[in-house]
Amino acid sequence: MYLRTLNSLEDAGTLMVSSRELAAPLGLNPAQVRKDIAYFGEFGRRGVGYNVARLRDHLAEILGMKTRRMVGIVGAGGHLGHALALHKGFEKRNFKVVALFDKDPRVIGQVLGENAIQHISELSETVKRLNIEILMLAVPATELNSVFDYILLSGITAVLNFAPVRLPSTDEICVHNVDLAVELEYLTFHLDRNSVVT
Amino acid sequence: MYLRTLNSLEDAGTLMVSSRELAAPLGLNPAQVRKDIAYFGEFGRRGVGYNVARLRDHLAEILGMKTRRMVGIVGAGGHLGHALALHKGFEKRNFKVVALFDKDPRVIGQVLGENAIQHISELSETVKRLNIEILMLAVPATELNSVFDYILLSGITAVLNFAPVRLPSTDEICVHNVDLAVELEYLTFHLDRNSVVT
DNA sequence: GCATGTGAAATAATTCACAGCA
DNA sequence: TGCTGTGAATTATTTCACATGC
Repeated sequence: MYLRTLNSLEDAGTLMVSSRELAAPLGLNPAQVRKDIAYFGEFGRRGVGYNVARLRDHLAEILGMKTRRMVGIVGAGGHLGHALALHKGFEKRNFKVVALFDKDPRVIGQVLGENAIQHISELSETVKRLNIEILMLAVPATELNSVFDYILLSGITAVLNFAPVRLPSTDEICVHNVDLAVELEYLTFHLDRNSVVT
Repeated sequence: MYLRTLNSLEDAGTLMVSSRELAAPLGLNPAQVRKDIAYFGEFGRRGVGYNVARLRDHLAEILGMKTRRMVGIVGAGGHLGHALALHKGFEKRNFKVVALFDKDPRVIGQVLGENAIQHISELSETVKRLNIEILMLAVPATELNSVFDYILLSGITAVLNFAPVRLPSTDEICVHNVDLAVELEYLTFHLDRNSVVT
């Protein structure tokens, strides 16, 4: 969030920014912003604030956004996988989608953007060959078990899971779960209360 | 999360469940589960546990999942909007996609599932006519401003925002931001540290 | 005996408030 | 004077531990 705010400040030609200015658009307390930034080092100048470009670069470095990451999509034959495969926004954030996988023989060979869908059985080989570091899991909850063995065997260490089932992180694999259904339920809960939940 | 766990327990034929059994698959502390549930009333029986079906029903009621909610998708002409429009999973969670909107004249009239894409200028009228309560925003960050006025004027109170820009909640409108880029950055941060982040 | 519900205790996160420096 | 960096104070969350009831 900080990185994105700094990027748009830079685009707007802002050179310096204070913790208060950084906090406001994100709905945060200025002290919170200072604590967060100071955690990684002393990037600000007292009485002045933070240099936008410098802080931006530091955060990009810290987040690992300076190195290009190879990404694979599992379940590319489905609606969500399809959308992810064609999404243009990953490129400028230094993520490159280099392989697509699916279990369904009917979609194998289908070309989405720069890549053709491969069978999931090729996952392990392709991950190693193309140096894929992150897998996006866009399969139905019911199919999770049938593809999870392939994922474990591939040796991948980072998984972004879109299936509405909580995949636990282990020592070998860091899973991050994105649950669209939960987000909707949150909104519904709000609707019944007629109050702003933030 | 509780609701989903209870649903699969019910599917498996389980009648009663303890806070420990509910906590384990979610990676929570049993006391946490009890506190969360007890917040809404006394649903358990001491020495026995919780009745799966009864607790499931109570939580569904509390979350507002028992009433059917009408949903509209803004930006249905894009990849993500397309995927959301065709997604089958909303139906069984009691959400019904009843209208699709886009700004681009070239996609107006295109049929996705049961609905044809309308121009965003029809938003306000359609929201009222079809009792739409929730809007999913699947537009690029750059297009947000041009559609946001329509959204405010439509009188909608719940918005699920997929654009990588934080839309603040106000008294009039409850916004929930889903940021796929942030999720990816989280994974990247992990990759550089070679440690499990949970 | 066993598991809930809940005060009390322990942890964690956030905010305050101010010393230190430009 | 203005804004950072950070201990101290505050507030919130999580966990413990046990009385209570089946």
